Amino acid sequence: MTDNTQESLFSRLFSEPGTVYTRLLEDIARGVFVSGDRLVTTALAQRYATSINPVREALKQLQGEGLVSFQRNSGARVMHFEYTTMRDVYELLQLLEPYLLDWFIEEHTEAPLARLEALLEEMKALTTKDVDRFKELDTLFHWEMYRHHYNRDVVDLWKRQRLRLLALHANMPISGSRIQTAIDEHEAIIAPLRQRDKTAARAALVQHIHSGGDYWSRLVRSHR
Amino acid sequence: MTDNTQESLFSRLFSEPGTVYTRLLEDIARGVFVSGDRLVTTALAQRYATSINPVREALKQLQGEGLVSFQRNSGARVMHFEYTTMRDVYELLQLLEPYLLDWFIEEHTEAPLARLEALLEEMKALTTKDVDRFKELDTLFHWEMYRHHYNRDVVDLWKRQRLRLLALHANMPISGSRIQTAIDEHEAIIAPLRQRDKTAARAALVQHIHSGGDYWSRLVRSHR
DNA sequence: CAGTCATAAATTATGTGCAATCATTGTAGA
DNA sequence: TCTACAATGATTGCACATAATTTATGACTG
Repeated sequence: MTDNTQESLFSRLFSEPGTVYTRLLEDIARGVFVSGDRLVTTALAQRYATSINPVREALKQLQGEGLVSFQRNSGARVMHFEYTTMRDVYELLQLLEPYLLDWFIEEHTEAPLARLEALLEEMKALTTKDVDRFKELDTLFHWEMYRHHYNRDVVDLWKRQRLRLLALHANMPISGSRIQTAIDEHEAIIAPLRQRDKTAARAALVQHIHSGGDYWSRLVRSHR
Repeated sequence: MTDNTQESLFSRLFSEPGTVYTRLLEDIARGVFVSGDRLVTTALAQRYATSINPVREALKQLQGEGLVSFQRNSGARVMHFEYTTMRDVYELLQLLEPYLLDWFIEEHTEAPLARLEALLEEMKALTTKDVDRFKELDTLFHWEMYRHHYNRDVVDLWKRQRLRLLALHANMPISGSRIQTAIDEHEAIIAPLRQRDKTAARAALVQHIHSGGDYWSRLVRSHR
């Protein structure tokens, strides 16, 4: 039994939990606030038991990260996510992830591979109802591969895009078959990793991202 | 005679000039504040003739964009730029620019091509002393190709990375031979654009970015 | 005498409350 | 029904209080 279940996704991805910034990020990623929602400073100040200024600063930071948008004299909203947004994010991930993977293929030791397989095992053991946990595991799987990359800028960038994706998917269902496909795809990535077969691993990753983007975009269209 | 000289770089890249955010960005990109400099809120408030709060918010936004770093209870500093930072930025640009270029190759009309050539002409006409103007023209050249791309996220991302480069290079000289090489490389990009030869244009662009990264990294090392 | 450490003062960051401006909503009148 | 106007609510910017850090000063030690 691994202790993956004990640690939450956000405690791993963020160094300063409990801050207004992190809590807001969590609420957006979890779907408490969804695309287009107004983010009223006074209300948020109450929610996080603080005053207006810290809230404003967190919002500005999130604006810089592309998760919140401002309109002059009209306050902040959760960035408007629509079909094109998702396409944009997936296309960016399609650029970043193969690049990040390359380093991992060359430099990884045995330990992270074992962790990847532990994550995979937990995915397989999940019942289809633990959708949120599956999303977390999926994210952690990729995180495990990229987190030690030397290019911290790109790693942070990847993190942000991944969070936007989580926010986009927060209130959407996942079919059992999609989960199964994702598990298979992750397995198809691990296999060439062992042999440090760069082209095969890249191909599997590209396929995995493409497949994900495809699934969600179809889901978004049908949810209109 | 074109009127490129009349408009500044920043008025083209940013929609809201005059704000604290934009002015801070300009000052960082221009090298007024350099890598590691403390950004004291009270001093900035005086400089921009405003109070502390707007300054803090601009700093937080810039933190989100990766240009400013915060230390708890110790305020903000210009993000620490060193050799590895430059390498990271160039590697990211190497991912983004070919992607952005693809769209331009397929969709461009005659007008932007003409503007590219006008920019090129102005570069050629420059004396070697107008180093700042050359950097602006170089940026505007790429901007002209990418600015209409459908993926606004990536375009904004490119803009930020380009600004970080400007900040990194702000107080460094450019040799006359480097300017000439850059001009040649731009020409090598325009030629295949006309014929919508994607592979050739991409190759020329990749070469151009690589060449730039190479030049600056050597310069940084010798400036120790 | 030089260097280091501890202590004190000044400076700065952070958080709170408050006025003014702007946008939005609702209402009354044409 | 549409327009003009008033009232409400929120954003924005500002001044202040508190807490932390950085800097400066002086004493002590090798």
